[in-house]
Amino acid sequence: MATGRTHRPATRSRGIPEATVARLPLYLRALTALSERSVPTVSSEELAAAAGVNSAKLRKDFSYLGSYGTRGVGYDVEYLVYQISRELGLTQDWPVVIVGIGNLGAALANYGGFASRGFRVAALIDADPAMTGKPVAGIAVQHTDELEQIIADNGVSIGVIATPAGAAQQVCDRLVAAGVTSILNFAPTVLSVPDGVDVRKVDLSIELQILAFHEQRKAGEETGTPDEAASAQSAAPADAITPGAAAAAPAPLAPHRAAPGAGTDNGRQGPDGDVPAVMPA
Amino acid sequence: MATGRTHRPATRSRGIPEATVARLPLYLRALTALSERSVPTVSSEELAAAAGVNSAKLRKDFSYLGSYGTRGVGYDVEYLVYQISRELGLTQDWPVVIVGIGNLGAALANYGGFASRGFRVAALIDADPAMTGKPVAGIAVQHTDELEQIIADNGVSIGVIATPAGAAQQVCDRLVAAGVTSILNFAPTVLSVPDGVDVRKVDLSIELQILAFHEQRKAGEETGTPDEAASAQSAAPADAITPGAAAAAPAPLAPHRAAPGAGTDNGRQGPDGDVPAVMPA
DNA sequence: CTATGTGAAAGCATTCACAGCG
DNA sequence: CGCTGTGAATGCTTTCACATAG
Repeated sequence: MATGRTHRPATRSRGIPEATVARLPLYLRALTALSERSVPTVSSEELAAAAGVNSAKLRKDFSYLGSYGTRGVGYDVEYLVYQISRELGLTQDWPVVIVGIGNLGAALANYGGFASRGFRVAALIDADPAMTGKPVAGIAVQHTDELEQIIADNGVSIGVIATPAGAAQQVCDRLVAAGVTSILNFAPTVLSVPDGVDVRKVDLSIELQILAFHEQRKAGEETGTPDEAASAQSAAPADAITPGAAAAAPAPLAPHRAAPGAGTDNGRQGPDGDVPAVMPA
Repeated sequence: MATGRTHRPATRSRGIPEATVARLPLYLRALTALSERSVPTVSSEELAAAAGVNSAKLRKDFSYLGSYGTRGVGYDVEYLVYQISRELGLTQDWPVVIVGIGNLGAALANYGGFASRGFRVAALIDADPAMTGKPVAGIAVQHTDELEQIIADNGVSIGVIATPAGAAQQVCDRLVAAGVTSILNFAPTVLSVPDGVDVRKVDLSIELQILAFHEQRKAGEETGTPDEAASAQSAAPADAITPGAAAAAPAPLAPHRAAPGAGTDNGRQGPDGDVPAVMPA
């Protein structure tokens, strides 16, 4: 784990702000669609609408790439597709490995959008010997023992981790040791990686929780209390997910502000169970 | 589509900054792990490390929730778990529907972390009649025709879209019309929703593209040119993914700055193929 | 006269650093 | 005396609004 740095790409990225980089794929997608419909040019306004951002932002983003538009006209679709692709490094082929061929890993392997943008699934790797040799998405699954060899043979620098949480760090360490420098992590764990390695994570559960937060606020406003709402609208049947461990509403260490709002809801809290899809075992 | 507002939650969220909200699930996960190990208290430093953020950020985040810590000691794990759960609205049960039971949809249905945090899969919906009645993750798939009824019967306010891109907007419109106000979108499309509806998206391809961008930069630095790099290191065999449409390096509309760096790489560009996993058809 | 490109202003988020509570 | 909670400083991102190229 060395310096123990975690997450977030190296931040500064040669001029182009991170926020802009994150939107380039969006623009590219919109442009690709236009390209397919043989639309020759777009205005910042139109393209922005198609990408779901506002035009000022889009123009500012593009300004970091250079002056690729034509005043009074707009942007040349084909040319922009090319420029953004190049900027993103999609004009080259990126072999990736997927580690952990459970439900999710298999879905990822089958995912069309993967291959369509310069990413090639070079190998599928799983720790379960029973999986070895089985074809998934037309590729034979290989055993974890081969990991280092596969990385080296294929010049893989991007790895996708779709293992259970418990195995993720270990897999990550091996990937990194074998030369992988970018990791897309689907396991619900924080990965420690040395400097120079980028990790991006995708966590379904987190996304849902963020939605739930806003959803709760909506419900709260609706019910009246337009402010410190939190009025636990117990519309849904209060069947706790799992009656496990920690009982309801634990008492604070010190008598801080007592839990506001309509108190005693059920202190839901299940055993972590954090595992992306089915386990490879 | 009404006002045609798109993406990003309603922004302002009653005091708590959006960035903080997005980190609460992370803290919760770390805390839950501690709770399972029966750790009674944590310092901001320890918890921050476990969640992969720095301690100052964590303390600032928690300060928005209230003063839940004890100076000189730290935070009470159980109490914090409860407070954050409540803040996120996880003390109640959230029924969700998953629309589009292809590869990805099925993986999502099987995803353990789903149910473990207050989210209950109320129904699986697919447009393919051949899927109807089939059990996936122990739940019988229902046909799209039933969508409105299912939403109403179960009081669903959160929907997950895992259909092909082409069907996503239509499904989204139906979900919204039926009363869904939060959507987690896995289809690679920008969804238009009326105000008051939150959309969060998860796009594998986008994440990989962001990684590729940074990866390319790394490769560039390595090879010398520490600045406007873009020196297309053609290590991998230049087998274009799909030799489709648009030829190589289209010419700019006007003679702007000619494409810098080692010019003529292959103008990769396949038929969109944007489909998350297998299609329900 | 239209739509880009961009300084300058405003708004958020992160980090610093330290006062002050237990 | 350690560790939280938080103003103040810094840095990023978004938005505004307009000069300017075509």
